[in-house]
Amino acid sequence: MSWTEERVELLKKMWGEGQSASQIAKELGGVTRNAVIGKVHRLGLSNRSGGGGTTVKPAAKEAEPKQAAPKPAKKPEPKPEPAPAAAEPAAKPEPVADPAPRPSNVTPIRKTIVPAGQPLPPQPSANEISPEALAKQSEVERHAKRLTLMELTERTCKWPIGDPATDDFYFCGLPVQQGKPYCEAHVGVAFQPMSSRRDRKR
DNA sequence: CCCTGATTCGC
DNA sequence: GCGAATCAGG
Repeated sequence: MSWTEERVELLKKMWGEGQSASQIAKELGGVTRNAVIGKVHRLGLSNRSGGGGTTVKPAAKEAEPKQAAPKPAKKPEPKPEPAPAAAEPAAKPEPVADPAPRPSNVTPIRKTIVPAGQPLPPQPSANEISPEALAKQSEVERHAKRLTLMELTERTCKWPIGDPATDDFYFCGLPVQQGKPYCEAHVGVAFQPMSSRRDRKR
């Protein structure tokens, strides 16, 4: 794959949105995150260090599960950096006049809409599941990683635990089983072969 | 362990 | 210019 205009544009766009190199690479396809990072640097948009100078620190990292801020959020105003340029002589030939926008905090997640309803679909509600599987499940849940929605990755068990309507809700987060969305224990209860699934009398 | 970006350097 | 390998962190 080559860096066509389109691909570069998408790269710029996503990078600007705060997407990670690996995500961008995945989106583009045919390239690794290394390639993306390499390109990003070559394009000179790795960091928009305009005033910091010595600040080689990435600073804005992942968006942390922060609460509050019940702000209606009208416009994603990129938070500018308070460049406290003390006394920077022109000893820095920086031909980069790129006011790269830096949305310090990008929250791709709209909102954690919680059904807050009584009907909780995919819960351990299985009634006729192998006692063994259930045992293993509750056992594993005891030491689950307790990840939040944003912390889930393709390798973390996405089994929901707790009541979404309360703050006692989280995801298992244990290492998933190859290919599956859940850890071994939860795969066990999620993929019931097809046994105790008797006809419900309806 | 998983992940992140940064740098190097042979191609 | 490109990106795998490597480095340096979280």
